[in-house]
Amino acid sequence: MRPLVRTTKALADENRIRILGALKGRELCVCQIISLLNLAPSTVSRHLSILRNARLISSRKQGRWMHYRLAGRDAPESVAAALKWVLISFEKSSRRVADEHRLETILKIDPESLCRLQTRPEDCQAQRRVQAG
Amino acid sequence: MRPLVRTTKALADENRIRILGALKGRELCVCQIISLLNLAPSTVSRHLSILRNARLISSRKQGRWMHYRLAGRDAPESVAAALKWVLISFEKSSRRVADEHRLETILKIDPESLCRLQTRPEDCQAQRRVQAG
DNA sequence: TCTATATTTTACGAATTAACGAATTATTAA
DNA sequence: TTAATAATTCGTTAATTCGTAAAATATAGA
Repeated sequence: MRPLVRTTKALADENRIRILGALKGRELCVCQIISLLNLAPSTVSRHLSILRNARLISSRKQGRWMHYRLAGRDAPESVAAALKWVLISFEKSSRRVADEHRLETILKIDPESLCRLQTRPEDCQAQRRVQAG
Repeated sequence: MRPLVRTTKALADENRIRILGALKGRELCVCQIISLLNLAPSTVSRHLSILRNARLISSRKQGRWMHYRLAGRDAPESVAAALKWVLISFEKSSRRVADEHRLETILKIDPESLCRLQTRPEDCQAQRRVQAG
């Protein structure tokens, strides 16, 4: 696929835009993003790979955890410009504000117990409590 | 659909990006865009409605002809910024260069005979000649 | 009016995409 | 080693999107 179209296709999904918004100014591990979007881990992983393929984000592996962050100097000029545009445009939307609010809660939980919430069915109530904010 | 996602989805197709590139600095009627993309009129019309819906382009009806142009002051700030970004990013691609070259040929033909090329089967040879050059 | 024509809308098949669960991989801890 | 676990890949399904042809709409000219 042509690079420009790869960029626009990567941006053409609300959940992927939400991921970019959430990564603004910080790194997040996959389980934190899963918690935010409330989607299956496999779905989130695919979104992340699409964003990384488009060079909008980059990743860092630390033990079992994978940390994602916005692309920096590594991004091509056109991609960096797209990122800048989308972050500014998304910043004031109600969705972005709600996500940021929820992230405050998520960031208070240590990642390890967050991950357990996602795999253990018996903790679903607790997870729902987290999701509610 | 949320406005930002409507914008990114509108941009997530190469043919629609080509339309935006072709409209840079000039108005075009639908038959000229059909000639450029070499797609069915109905397909081109749909692409145009998606772009207009996203407010990336606007239109002007003159008799039977519909003229499209890039959005100007009428576009929301975020849309104008997207347009600026995509035009700059697309400008130097080989696809854009080829399209511009072909547009030179298309613009030499008066729109009326261009439209006839699209509907009259007996003129297919002539059309192919146009497409090749 | 009637006909021709530029464009749009509608209907539908083919291709793509987003979602999930199951299986797999890579790493840590027992 | 073996088990546990964070993340990814794979296979499937449902929804969306792109393309076309055919029908509808709107306008110009006879």
